Amino acid sequence: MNEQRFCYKYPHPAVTSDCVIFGFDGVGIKVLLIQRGIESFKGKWAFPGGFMKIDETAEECARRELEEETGLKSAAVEQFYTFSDVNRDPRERVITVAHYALVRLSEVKGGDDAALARWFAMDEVPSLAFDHDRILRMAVNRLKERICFEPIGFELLPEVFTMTELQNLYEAILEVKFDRRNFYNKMLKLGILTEAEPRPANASRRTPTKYRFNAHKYAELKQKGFRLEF
Amino acid sequence: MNEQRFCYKYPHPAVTSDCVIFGFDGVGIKVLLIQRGIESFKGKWAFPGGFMKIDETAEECARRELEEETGLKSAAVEQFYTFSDVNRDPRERVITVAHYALVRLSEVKGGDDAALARWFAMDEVPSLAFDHDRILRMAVNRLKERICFEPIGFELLPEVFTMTELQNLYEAILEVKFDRRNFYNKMLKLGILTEAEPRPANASRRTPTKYRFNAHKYAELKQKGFRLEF
DNA sequence: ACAAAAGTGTTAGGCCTACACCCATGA
DNA sequence: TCATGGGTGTAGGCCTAACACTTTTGT
Repeated sequence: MNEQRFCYKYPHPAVTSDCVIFGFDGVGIKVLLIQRGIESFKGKWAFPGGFMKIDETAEECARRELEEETGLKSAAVEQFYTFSDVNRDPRERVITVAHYALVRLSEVKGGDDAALARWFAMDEVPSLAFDHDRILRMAVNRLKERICFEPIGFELLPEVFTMTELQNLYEAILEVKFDRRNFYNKMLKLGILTEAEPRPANASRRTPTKYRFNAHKYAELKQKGFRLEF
Repeated sequence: MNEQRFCYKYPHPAVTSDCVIFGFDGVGIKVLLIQRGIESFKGKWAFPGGFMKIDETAEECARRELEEETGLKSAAVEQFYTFSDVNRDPRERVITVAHYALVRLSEVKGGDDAALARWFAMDEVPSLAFDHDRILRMAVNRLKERICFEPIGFELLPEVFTMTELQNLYEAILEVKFDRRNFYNKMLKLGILTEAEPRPANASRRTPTKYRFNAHKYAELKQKGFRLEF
C-alpha cells in the first residue's frame, strides 16, 4: 500500500487547515488542544486540524475539524493566516491555513477523541507541536484586535449573561482592567444589549441583570456607519 | 515531456501566491494588472502571481512576483487571505495565498513584462480572471481597515510629500472627505511627521510645506501604547 | 480678474475617565 | 459581622467636528 497515485508535473505542497478553538470559562480564555497520537511530534499538544480534502475549502475543512473535536456545528470560524515556512513539518512540505473559532464551553460535549482533547488556560499552554506556538500567538493577537471593533465576544458567552461576565471576558482577552461603571455605561450606551428578562419581582439587589446580545440592532447601527471601539 | 514526476499518496492542490499591487498617483488608488498570455483566461486581466516553489514561503513567492513585475525589491507586502474555492481554477485545484503590496508609482520602472502590465484606476478595473474580482474587493477592504490604524499610507507616497497629497491619499482610500484644517491638526498632533526641509526663504504663501514620515517617532509612540485612528 | 491651492484658530458639544457609596447576601 | 458582588451618577478634561478668510499664483 505504498502507492503514490497522485502525480503532478511540479512538486505540490500538502495543505492543511488548523483551528485554534477559544473558549471562556467565566474567568479566563482557554484553548482546546489535542495530544498527538502519531509521529511526528507524538505526545505533543497541537491544534485540531488536518489535510484539506480535494473537494472542500479551507474553511469547510476547519469546520469539519471543529465539529469532529467539539461536536459543534455552528460556531464563528475565521481564517486568519496561512503559515508556509518551508520546514514547518518534518515529513513533507505542508502549508497550513490557520483559523480560529469561538465556542461556548457550555455547548461543548467533547468530541469523538475527547480522551485526547483538553482545554488549557492561556498561561498553562505547553510547548506545542510544529509551529503551533507561533500560530497561537498570532491567533491571540488577531482575537484581541478583532474584539476591539466587532462584537464577537458574545460567541464565547452563554446566550444570556451578566454585565460582569461580559466585562470579565473583555478583560481576559485584552488583558486590561476596566472601571466597572464606565464599562456598564459604555456597553449600555452602545445599544447592542437587550435585557434578557425583566427582573423578576423577587429580585434582590444582589441578583444581577441578565443581558442578551442584540444582533439585529448591531446590524442596524453598523449600517449607519457607527463604529464599535474598545 | 508529459512526465508527472511528483507523486503523492493523497491528492495535493497546487498553491500559488498572488499580489494585489496598489499605487497612488496623487488623485486615486491604482492597481497593477497583468494581461494573461496563456490559457486559461487568456487575454483577461489578473494580478501578478504564480506557483509557489517548493523551497519558498508564500511571502517570498509574492515578493518574487512583485519584483518580476515592478522591479521593486523592498515594498510592504502583507498576506491577507487564502482563497481556496474548489473550482477557482479550471485547470486543477489551486489555492492561492493573496497578498497586497504598497508601492510608490514613482519607483516603478515597469517590469520585465511591462508590455503586458498596466495600472488601472479603481473605477476602471475590468472584470478579472479567476476569482480575482473577489480578491480585489477583499484587498481593498483590508487596506481600508489597516490604514485606519497603521501608518501604511506613506508607503504609497514619495518620501517627501505635502499635507494635501497625504489627505488626498486618505480620502481616496477611505472614500470620504476630511475637513482640511482638522486633517492638518490631527496629523500634526500625532507627531509622526517631520518637516522635510525648512521652508526656503523665498517660500511664498502658495508653496506647500513638505513632510516626511518619521518612522522612528511612530515606533516610540506605539510602544507607549498610543493608538493611531481615523 | 478669476479660479485654485495653501495656510491658519476657535468654539461647542460629546465622549472618556476617574472616582465612592449603598444594599443584599452568604460565609 | 464581615467580605463579596452588584448597582448607580457626576464632574473635569480632552478630543472631535464644524466653520471662513487671506494670500499667492497661473490662466
